[in-house]
Amino acid sequence: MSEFDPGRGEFLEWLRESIKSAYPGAKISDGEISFSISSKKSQYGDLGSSIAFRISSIMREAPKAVAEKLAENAHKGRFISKLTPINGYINASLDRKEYSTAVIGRVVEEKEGYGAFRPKRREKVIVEFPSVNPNKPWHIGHLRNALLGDSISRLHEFCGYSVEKEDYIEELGLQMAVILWGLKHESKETGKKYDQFLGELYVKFNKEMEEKKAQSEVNALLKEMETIGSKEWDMARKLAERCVRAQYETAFAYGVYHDVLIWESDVLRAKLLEKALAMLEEKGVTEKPEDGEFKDCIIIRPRRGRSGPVKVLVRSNGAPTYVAKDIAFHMWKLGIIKSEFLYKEFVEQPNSKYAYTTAEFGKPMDFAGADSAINVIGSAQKYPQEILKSAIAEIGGASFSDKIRHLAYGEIELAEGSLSGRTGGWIGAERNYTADDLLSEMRKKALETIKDFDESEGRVAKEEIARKVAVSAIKFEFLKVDPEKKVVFDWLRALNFDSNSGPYCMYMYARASRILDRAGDLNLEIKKEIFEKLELEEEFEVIKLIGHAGDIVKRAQREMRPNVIADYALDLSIAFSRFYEKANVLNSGELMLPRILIVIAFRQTLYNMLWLLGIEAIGRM
RNA sequence: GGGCAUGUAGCGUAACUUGGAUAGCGCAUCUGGCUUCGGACCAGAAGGUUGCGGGUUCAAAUCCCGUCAUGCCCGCCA
Repeated sequence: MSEFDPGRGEFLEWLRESIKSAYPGAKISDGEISFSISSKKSQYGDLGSSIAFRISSIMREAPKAVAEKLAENAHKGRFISKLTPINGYINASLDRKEYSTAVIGRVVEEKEGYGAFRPKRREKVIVEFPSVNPNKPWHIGHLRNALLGDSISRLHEFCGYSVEKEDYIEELGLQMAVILWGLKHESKETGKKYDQFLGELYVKFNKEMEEKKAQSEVNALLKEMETIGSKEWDMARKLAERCVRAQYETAFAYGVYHDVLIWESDVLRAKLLEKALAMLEEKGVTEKPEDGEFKDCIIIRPRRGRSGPVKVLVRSNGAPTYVAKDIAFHMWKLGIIKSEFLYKEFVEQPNSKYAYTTAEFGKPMDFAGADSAINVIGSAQKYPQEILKSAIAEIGGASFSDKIRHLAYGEIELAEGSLSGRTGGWIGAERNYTADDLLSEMRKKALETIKDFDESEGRVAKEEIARKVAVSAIKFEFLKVDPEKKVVFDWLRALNFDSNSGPYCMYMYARASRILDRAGDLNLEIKKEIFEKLELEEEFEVIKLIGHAGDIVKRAQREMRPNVIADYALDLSIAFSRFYEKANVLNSGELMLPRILIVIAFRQTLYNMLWLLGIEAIGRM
């Protein structure tokens, strides 16, 4: 097991050898040793291990004696200068000169790749998000989904995965049917952004439909819509495409991009479901009861060892359920079934890459066929996702049991009620709870904050900076909390740039950039003698934190938790801020060179971490 | 009723997966610091029975059992 942090790696190695020679009988795994190491408390040295307590209980010896015995083993390493047993703990002090040289050297060498770990094989992962219905604007709940999806994609890309970002567009659903129904008697446009316009129409039509008890008319329309090539089928797709283009303006404003959009109508046309059902039946995964409660349906039972109700895949009237479509879709994603989808360019994104879309006419392309899939979906859908996973495992075999990962996030709530799309909960009294309104409010706020900005650089530059600051504030705010936790949205809190925020991190980045601008060209050859004179705790705290980057990234990627990165970016920024106050880099004589190197390494590491959150660090703000 | 989450100072959040030294951080409150590489900053103070009760352990926010509160899921809806 190779640890990313050189000091930690060496400590682990030494502990392993010491245990082997002092307690050959103790069965302690590398994992246990590794987990026993912590690095929080600097008054006890730079690293500490509690492994002696473990050994103590196995070998029936006092922890204190165990730690002392382990410490007798001589240490001949580069990074650790001292090992001290204290009350059963073993503490290690780092050789600051050696450690600084190694860590900073590595950052300078790896640059924008610093903090990544390299896998043996390049795996392909499909990340699906946010798959919003194409008849409303993104509200702040959809935004959380999109930002999580974007960050998870970045984390995987950073860690050597080939990432395909997909957006599934379901334009043949009930909500679109309601809109088509309403448009029959009202069709004037208001000039609003199209997704906003459709969203408001939907809320209105939905209410009218309930009042007029027109459900059967809508159901008839729904059926027409699902008929390949019908007038309603075409119309639904047209309205939806226009709406998705409007939604993507929002996505682009936030710097969120996709590789391919998959449309429900194209999935139907490609007969993905039929292929999937045939294979499921052939493998005996599904059943078709001849009598009883589910007569004439196609059903699936929970896998052995799991409990839960029977799930219907095809209704007795022949109509497939959502779960069935989802199973087919994921069989395609993972290459279990193939399809002859055709693709064409949908839109050129500001990152200068095209988002492609499935289409009736186009060319074949190499999408899907991934090693694994991540679905960013609210935690309310945990059960259907379980069914999906279990169905895929049954059809694909044991190795498929963990190929689908559900990134389940807590929904966003409003203090005053629900965010439901059906009732229009996203429509607020003064401003809507949409991703667009959030961004525009945040930009106003950011513009106020930077009003002292040097106007000579022009209004455009100022507004562009305000936009980036606003985006960073929103992204950091949304990503810093554990995805699993629900969020109660509150305008007052959202608009507050406290020092636990994206702008705070960006500010530290800008300060670091300013120092480097002013320093000009220097000979920055990294030799350990350079670090000899450093003596401030604040200096070494920054370097130690920089050394943790790889372990942090690995954890965030494995656990699919961008908040781990946000937390780390903040710690890094705070440590830098303290260093900045204490050490006047440009006026520090012979200490200037090593301090400049700290600034360079800090700036690069912070840049990389903010990139993982989708935040663009800029040199001036 | 069954299942899944969550509960940490006034508020928000970290540490829980892998038990370890004084539960980390921010907002708000109070006290200090600009002849300064950018004050969107920093230093300090105050604020905690980690929902409650039991258990395991040398050691529990963390593991186990019970309990309370809140949210979500349990349809031939999506």
